[in-house]
Amino acid sequence: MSDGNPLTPAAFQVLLALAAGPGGRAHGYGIMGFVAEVTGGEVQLGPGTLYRTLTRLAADGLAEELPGEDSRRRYYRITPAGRAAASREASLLRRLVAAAGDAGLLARPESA
Amino acid sequence: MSDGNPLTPAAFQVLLALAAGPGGRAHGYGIMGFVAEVTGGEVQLGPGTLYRTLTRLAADGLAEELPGEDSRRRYYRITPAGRAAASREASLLRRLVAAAGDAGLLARPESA
DNA sequence: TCTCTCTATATCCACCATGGATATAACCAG
DNA sequence: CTGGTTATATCCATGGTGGATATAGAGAGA
Repeated sequence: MSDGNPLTPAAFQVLLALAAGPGGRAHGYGIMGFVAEVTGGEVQLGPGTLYRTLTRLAADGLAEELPGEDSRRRYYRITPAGRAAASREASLLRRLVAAAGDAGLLARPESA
Repeated sequence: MSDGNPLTPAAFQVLLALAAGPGGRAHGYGIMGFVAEVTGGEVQLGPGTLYRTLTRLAADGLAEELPGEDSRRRYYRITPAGRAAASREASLLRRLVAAAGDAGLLARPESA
C-alpha cells in the first residue's frame, strides 16, 4: 500500500463512500451502510475490515480524521491523494467493466 | 468461494479473459497477457495467483479444462456458471463505477 | 549444434487483507 | 431501567496474493 498500485476492494469502497459523503466526509458506521446500499447488499464490510481499512488509509495519507465533530462518531475526510487513488482505481474498474461488456457479459444496459 | 458471493479480483479477471477469448477459452499464459493488456499494465497476475485461481475456478465449476488441445498449453473454458458469476460481478463493479462517477471521480468520460 | 530467450506451467513461501466473533459504551424508546 | 440501535475497537482463523524458484519445450541466431 501507499504506492501507486491498485487499491484493495475494501479500500476503494471506503474511499468511494468518503467521496460520496457531504463534504467528502463520513464516519465508520455510515460507510458500512453506504457500501451495503450502493452494492445492493452484495458487499457488507465487517467491522474488522472497515476500521482497519480506515486506519490504513489515514496512515497512507489517503484519508484524514476530522477532530471533534461528534462525541460518538469519528469522521474521516478523503484527501487529494485519496481522490487521485480512487479515480485511478475507478478508471481501472471502468476498463474491466467495458471489457466485460465486449465479452458479452452485462446483457441489460443499466441506467444508473 | 463457490457460493454467490463477489469474486476475488483475480478470479473475475481470469473469468473475463476466458469469456473474451475465442470460443470462451484461453490458456494460462495468454490470460496473463490479456489481463495486463486490458488494464494497461496496472494489473499483472503472478504465476502463483494465476494457476491457483484457475485450479480453484475449475474446482468450483466456474471453468473447465479442455483436454488435449495443445501439448504445451492447458486450455480452459468458462462454464455457464462461470458466466453467471462473472456477469454478477461485472454488474456489481458497474454499480461501483457509476457511484464513483456520481461522486465526482472519473472526470474524462472515456469512450471504450 | 550450442546457447539464449521466450513461452508455458507448476509449486512453495511470507505477507497481509478479509470476515466474523467478541467486547464496550452511549443513546433512545417504552 | 431495560432492551435495541448506533458506534467503535480488537482479536483470530482463513485464505488470497505476489514473488521467487524450478522445469522444460520451441525458436532464433551464431
